[in-house]
Amino acid sequence: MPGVESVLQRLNHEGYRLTGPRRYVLEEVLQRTSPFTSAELWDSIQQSAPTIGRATVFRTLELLTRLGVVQRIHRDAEAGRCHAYLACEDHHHHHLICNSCGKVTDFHEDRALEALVHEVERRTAFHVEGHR
Amino acid sequence: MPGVESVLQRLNHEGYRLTGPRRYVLEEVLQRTSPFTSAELWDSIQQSAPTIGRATVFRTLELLTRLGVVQRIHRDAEAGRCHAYLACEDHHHHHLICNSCGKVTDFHEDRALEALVHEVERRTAFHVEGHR
DNA sequence: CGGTTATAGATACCAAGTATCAATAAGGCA
DNA sequence: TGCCTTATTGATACTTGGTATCTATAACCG
Repeated sequence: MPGVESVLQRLNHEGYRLTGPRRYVLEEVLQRTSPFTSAELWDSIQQSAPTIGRATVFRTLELLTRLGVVQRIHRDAEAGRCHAYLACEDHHHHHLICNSCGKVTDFHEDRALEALVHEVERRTAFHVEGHR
Repeated sequence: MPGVESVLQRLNHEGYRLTGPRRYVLEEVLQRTSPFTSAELWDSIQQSAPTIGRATVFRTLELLTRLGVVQRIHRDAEAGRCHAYLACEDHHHHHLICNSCGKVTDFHEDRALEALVHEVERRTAFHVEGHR
């Protein structure tokens, strides 16, 4: 997980302003080690920093997603509630998410996975750019 | 893709009533060979059978999902619009979905994938029940 | 320290999907 | 065949996740 400071530096470097709300949301996000919903994040921010607006939370979440600091994950849930967010590690890897408690474990790139990607490419007309 | 009749038989067998709207939505769904959104389905049903209500379309979609006749797939899209539905083949297999045109190709179970699942189970505390 | 301009908060909006409820129509049975 | 029960329907209101818009504010640059 990248530290708060390094992300702030990166934001600054890419021309984004380092504002209070941004810092605050970023800190909240980076503290979390398991997937969270926008509603959970918003609730806890509203309690600890009630002046920050809902739109700002979503905007920051989107910015951080674009930067790769968080990842949006999809899951089966009733109603629309299928999104969760997760603070990313620095390197490409895969998540295993427990069906019952939601706990996340990483699974790092390995031979079996590479073999699978090659197999897919060999047997279909697809070039695999990414996977989930 | 299971035929309309066989699904109807199954519905009947499981105690569901064979109603006009159900038949109609089912036919619409089974005609589609690539992923469609609820909005697309609803639009086309509304044009061809304007008396069928929106709720019924969603209810039928949910019923068919529970029965495994359609599958809900998740994809990255702006706004909430991340769901699509896809009529399922009868056997377990995997979908490759093209980033640019949305076309779907199947990838059948094979050694590389099995190896990956075993590798995951060997190297983590997880038992893999399913994957996407 | 002052001027630009990105960003903030408020608010209204939108789309996907669900809950509710009275009216209807399947299917079992006489 | 026709009636009765009850699942299902359509209409409508609501909820939730997320976005657009607009004015006020506050970063950053000179």
